[in-house]
Amino acid sequence: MNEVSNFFKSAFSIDNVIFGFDEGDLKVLLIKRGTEPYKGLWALPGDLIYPNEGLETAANRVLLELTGLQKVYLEQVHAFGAVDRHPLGRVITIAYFSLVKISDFVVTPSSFAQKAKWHSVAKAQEQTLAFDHNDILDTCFDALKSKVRVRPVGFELLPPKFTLTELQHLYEAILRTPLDKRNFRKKILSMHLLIDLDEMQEGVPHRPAKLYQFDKKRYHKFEAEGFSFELKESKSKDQKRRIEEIIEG
Amino acid sequence: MNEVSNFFKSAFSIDNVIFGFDEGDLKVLLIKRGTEPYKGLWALPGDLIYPNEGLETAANRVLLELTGLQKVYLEQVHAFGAVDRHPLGRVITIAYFSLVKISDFVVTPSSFAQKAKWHSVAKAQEQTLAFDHNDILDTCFDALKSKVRVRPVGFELLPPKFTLTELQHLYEAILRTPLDKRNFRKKILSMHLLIDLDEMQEGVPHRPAKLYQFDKKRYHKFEAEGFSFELKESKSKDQKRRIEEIIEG
DNA sequence: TCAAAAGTGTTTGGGTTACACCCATGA
DNA sequence: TCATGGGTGTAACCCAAACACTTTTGA
Repeated sequence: MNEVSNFFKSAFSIDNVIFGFDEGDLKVLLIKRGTEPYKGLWALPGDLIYPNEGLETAANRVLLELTGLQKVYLEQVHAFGAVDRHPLGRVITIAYFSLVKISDFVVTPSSFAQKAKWHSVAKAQEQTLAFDHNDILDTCFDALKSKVRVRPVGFELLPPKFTLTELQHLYEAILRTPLDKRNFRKKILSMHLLIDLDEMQEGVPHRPAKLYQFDKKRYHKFEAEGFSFELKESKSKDQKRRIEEIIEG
Repeated sequence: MNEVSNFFKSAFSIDNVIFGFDEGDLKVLLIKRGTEPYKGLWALPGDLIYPNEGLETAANRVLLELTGLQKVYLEQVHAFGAVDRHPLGRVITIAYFSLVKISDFVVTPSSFAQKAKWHSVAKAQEQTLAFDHNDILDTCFDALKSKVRVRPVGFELLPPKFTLTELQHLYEAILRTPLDKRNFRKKILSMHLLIDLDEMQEGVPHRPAKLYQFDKKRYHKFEAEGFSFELKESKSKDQKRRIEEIIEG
């Protein structure tokens, strides 16, 4: 064994922080570990990278195998490589996050039902996860928070038709701050990224809201030009309550 | 050889994009490759990661061995893992950038003088570099550009004493846009991140400028609280000329 | 006295914030 | 008729942008 081959004793993996949005709360998809190490703990979905496989391909594969979803938003965040992060050997992992529409889970793949489960992000952050997955989750959540201020990626998490209030709640869940309803609507509508569908919610026990659709064409123009989403925290007490409920769960 | 060991045929490396600032231009430190592959081409400094070495440790080691510098600004940017990125095998590399003060290079280490050289970033981006180092350089330059809008890391690139004009030229070189002199000064001074040294430039063939020092204490407060640097491009023609000179070199 | 860069204030406009009440629906 | 969330406008404020001339030094 020559000297260089000493460097070929390590493995790469990817871990994928899969975010979803449901019931007004930001969720992350976790898997219960059935084997050692960390048997019984929740972990991020991930896998070793095949020798002939690109990084993003591996991240998409993990997502596809677990959820059956393809072509979803995927972004590399950070590599984690502490020497002792994996008890069985040196494994450097590259963390990605994905944004999926929980509404797309019409059929639950069998591989999924067995051990994967959506968790509230806030609650997951408070539990002990396997490996260094708490670090990874925190880093990816922060990356999502930063991203959402700069690109309107939030739409990736919503069903095709949604109300402005749902959109606002999504932003509040990601930014973890209450937003002023009127200012939020003004700002969002002024971007002309939404198509008014001239449809209404049905069967809700209150005044039904208008439904909107995301305008992908305009979005791609924004992507090229740049974009800024900045709304400061609203100071009214009523609006803060929602957020505390979400965060403190 | 069992199945899992197939995954242990790859290697990790780090590459470090070392930025400096000199003569009003942003520079990057490149190494001329003396061996195949890509013999004779310029490349980013990098190395394989030792089995018992953390990622950041490896990046710092490369920096130390090359420049003799320690404790400089270092930030992980992105992992590059295209299957064919290295002709001799599967090597996934993790890219970092560092910010160094060229003024600290009082003694040039012997390892340095042999083959390392500062290049204008703009010119380096136009050349063909070894491996996928053009991608890596572009990505790291963009990361620096984004960072500088959010954190005042520019100071890491300047000597301990500097003038406001030098600082402005640094920002212009990184952002690749001309800035309005009066607005720039107002903005920077309003942050109270500079200590007025009550000293002047000497021996310059024009009115000497005041020298300032960076206020590290206040900076660390900003780091905790958050920070925003946003100045739009100035539209005056005089100020644009500088930038075109820099970019077109 | 000339060249070269330093230094300095004010006005204007656009965008963000704060804020409260009426409306439509189902139960 | 009540509870629940949907939906709307305006005034005050702040910050960013635009902009031109005087000053100081060395050559």
